[in-house]
Amino acid sequence: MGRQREFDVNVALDAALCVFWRKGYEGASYTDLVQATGVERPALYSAFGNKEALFLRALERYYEHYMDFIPVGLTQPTSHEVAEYILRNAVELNTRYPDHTGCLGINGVLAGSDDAEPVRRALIDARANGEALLRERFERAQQEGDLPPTANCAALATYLCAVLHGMGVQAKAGFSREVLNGVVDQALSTWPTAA
Amino acid sequence: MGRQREFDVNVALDAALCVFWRKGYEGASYTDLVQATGVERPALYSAFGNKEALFLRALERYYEHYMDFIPVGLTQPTSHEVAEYILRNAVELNTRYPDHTGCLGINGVLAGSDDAEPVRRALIDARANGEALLRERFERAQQEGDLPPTANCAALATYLCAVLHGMGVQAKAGFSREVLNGVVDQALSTWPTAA
DNA sequence: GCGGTTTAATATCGACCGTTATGAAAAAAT
DNA sequence: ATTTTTTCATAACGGTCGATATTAAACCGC
Repeated sequence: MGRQREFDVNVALDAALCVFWRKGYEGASYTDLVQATGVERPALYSAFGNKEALFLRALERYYEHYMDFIPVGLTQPTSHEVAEYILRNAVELNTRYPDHTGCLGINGVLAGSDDAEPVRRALIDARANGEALLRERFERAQQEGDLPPTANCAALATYLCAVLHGMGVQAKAGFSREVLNGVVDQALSTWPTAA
Repeated sequence: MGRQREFDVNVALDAALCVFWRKGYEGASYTDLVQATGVERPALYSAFGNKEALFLRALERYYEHYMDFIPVGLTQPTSHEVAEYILRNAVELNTRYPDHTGCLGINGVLAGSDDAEPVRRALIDARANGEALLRERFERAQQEGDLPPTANCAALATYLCAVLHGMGVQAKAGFSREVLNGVVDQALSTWPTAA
């Protein structure tokens, strides 16, 4: 009984998911969501509740539809293969869609409104500057024989920054100093050695 | 000539820096900034310009006063020592202040308003869930002899997640698939092997 | 076809956002 | 002492935020 819905809830949810993926939770406004889904504002409230509930539904769907490589990866025969499977698939997912790069689980709180774009760029530039300093230092180390000639200095610098940024995310989530130093131990465990 | 300032610009900047550190750029409102600095709103505008300029000033000060271990780290004798010095100091900085953990350069766009706290917690919980799955899988690998008995499975899972999160930050910044796969290569080269 | 129920669409709510007039207060210059 | 200049503090600006009241339209059972 009653009037039937004129839109598909799952289609609308997928559209909302992409908005959150690109703009984050707070950066996605209802104006954005209405435009992306083609569903009027009160209909979104009727179907999903409030914004927080809509995001949580989108996050749930994200894990089911996009992070499905995680359970598959866990079934790989060795721990090294588990890690590689998950890492490679994460890279692929992070770069699959040009208009919403990265991961919803990170972007959800990393992205923001369009107004904040200059600040995001400033932070990206600052990080790139630090990464360049590291790369130059490692190139010097290579010339000095401290790093083998086969070492990829740029990749090494990017890797180190990835660990730094990842620890930043974890620290914001409340990880202790001891746990993070365990991450450092592992990251350094097989640093390339001189020939 | 004219009336003299009743507040110290650098003191106010430090207070604003801490607000941005905890709440991020968009999450920090002028109401927050006024309360933390003890400086009225128009005075902040008069002294720093608008919010974006204030944040950039705070970011500049952050690099000078808190990220000063970077240039020091770059002077370490070997690349391994460079990496370790920077990583350890980053961990220390990320966990130094209980009320604004993490890194301003990441939090600046990772944090948000207090209203979004439930969503941040949901994302933290989801990541913790994935990390737990990895840890359990690695513990199984250890029992199967795939990982050496000395391996720290929990640290290994946290490390893997740090790389994943770090790559998420980099992907959002526009890093290419090729570059990120270089990060994966390096991350896997440190993987422990069976005894 | 008629009453009851659910949805659709417009228009709007109060709250907060970043930003800024406005006029009083204070310090330097004449 | 008066003028000029800058800062301070209250108050308010337009705009956007998430969330709804309201009314018309579409579907169901009877």
